[in-house]
Amino acid sequence: MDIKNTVTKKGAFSVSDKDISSAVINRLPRYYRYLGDLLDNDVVRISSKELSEKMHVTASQIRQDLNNFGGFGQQGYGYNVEYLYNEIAKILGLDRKYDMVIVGAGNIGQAIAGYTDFEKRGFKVKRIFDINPTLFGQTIRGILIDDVANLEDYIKDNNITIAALTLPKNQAVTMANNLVKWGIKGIWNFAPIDLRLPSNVKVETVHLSDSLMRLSYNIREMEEDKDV
Amino acid sequence: MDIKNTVTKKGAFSVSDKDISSAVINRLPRYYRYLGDLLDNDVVRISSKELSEKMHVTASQIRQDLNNFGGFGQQGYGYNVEYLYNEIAKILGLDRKYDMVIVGAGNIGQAIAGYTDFEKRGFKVKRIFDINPTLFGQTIRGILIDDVANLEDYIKDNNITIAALTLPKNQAVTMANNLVKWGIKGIWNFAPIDLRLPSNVKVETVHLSDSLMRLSYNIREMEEDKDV
DNA sequence: TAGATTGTTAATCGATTAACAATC
DNA sequence: TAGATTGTTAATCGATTAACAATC
Repeated sequence: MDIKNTVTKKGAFSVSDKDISSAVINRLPRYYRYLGDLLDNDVVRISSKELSEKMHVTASQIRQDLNNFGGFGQQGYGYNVEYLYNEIAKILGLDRKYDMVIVGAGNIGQAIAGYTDFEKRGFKVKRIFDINPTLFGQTIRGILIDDVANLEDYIKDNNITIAALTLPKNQAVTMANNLVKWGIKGIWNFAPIDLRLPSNVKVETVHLSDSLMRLSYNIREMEEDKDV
Repeated sequence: MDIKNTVTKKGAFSVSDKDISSAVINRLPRYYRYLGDLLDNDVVRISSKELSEKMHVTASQIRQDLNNFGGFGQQGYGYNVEYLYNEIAKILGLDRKYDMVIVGAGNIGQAIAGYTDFEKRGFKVKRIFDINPTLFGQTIRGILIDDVANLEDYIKDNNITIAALTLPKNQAVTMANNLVKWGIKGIWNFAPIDLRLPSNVKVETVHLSDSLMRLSYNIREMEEDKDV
């Protein structure tokens, strides 16, 4: 008897036993966004076909993507919007709360602190840290700006999971390594560098200037096509 | 041998006759960044092999990517760093200047205005527009905040190419359509929506909350793997 | 039941990697 | 010339799309 062939149906296994491609992960927040809008408009059910037309993707891709995580739909019916919305939230880890710090009270640091949207999704900024003494004691939306010398203790004492790293390039690498030592689990990096950290710390980088360069490329390309 | 003067056969330009895949375009700013660092360190030449080790990609991919745009290297030598850096700048459209406005003087709008890095790359913020009268006349880094009622005229009179759109979601779509009408060529969109605009206007969206959700996914996935 | 639509396998397409002849 | 490394073609791998049997 071939044992290998007797192991058939999935689902008994946890979601993360196989590696999901990053292309799929990158699309999840977008699904989540569209489902949230549908929910706001009191839409109860939707088929992959309808959703595909709204999102300008193929229905096939939607079904393939979702089936990486489980069978959330029903034949002949489609998907229950609220249920699917909540399932994707769980997949994305939005069913839990994250305590965050912001490291660097510059332009971007302050902008992130000022935002209320992230908090709605479970990402709560607890404190901002900087090296500039004139900022100490100031608050943004009630969030205190503190001396970066206190950062290590603060992370350890308050179970901080995520650090938004908004320091200049030349300070970012050293700080990132410290954050790892101090037990941070995820770094939301705004510095224009590629952080290489141990695999038990996750990095997500927002490359603003890369983004602007892509826009520039596309504008230039379009203009060249025009006058050729 | 002077590589700079060794002009290749095919390179005689018309970069945009074939469609370059967006995977390639997305990597260009990263190449540009690494080459800039090499240049700062006075590195004169580099082979695809060496660069691939620094960047943690394959040498093959680097050569394939670059050859979409022309033969910038030389057999037996590699690539001249400065030359390649400048060529990529041209491809990305960084050899020209863009005049920009920021629409929305909120957190992100002000943060972008405060940045000096973009200006170095040729993206100059000329003015910020908002609906809130208490802000009118204020400046950020010398950049005036003006009444959004003046935006149409300002764009038309000052040949503005790019608008950074930092309005809340519900105002962003209407404004985007207006920007198109007023002749904007590129929109750098920070609102969490998918703008669908005519093909003569390019959109580049920065989805901050999508980015944070990806971080959250990766943290959660890592923690699950650990305790299975 | 009949119709609709999923979950999933198979086919296609595109992107990445490997290999190597060309050539500096 | 001999060695190195590109530019480019061919092979592989992965992701997307198509098709359809299962089933609600």
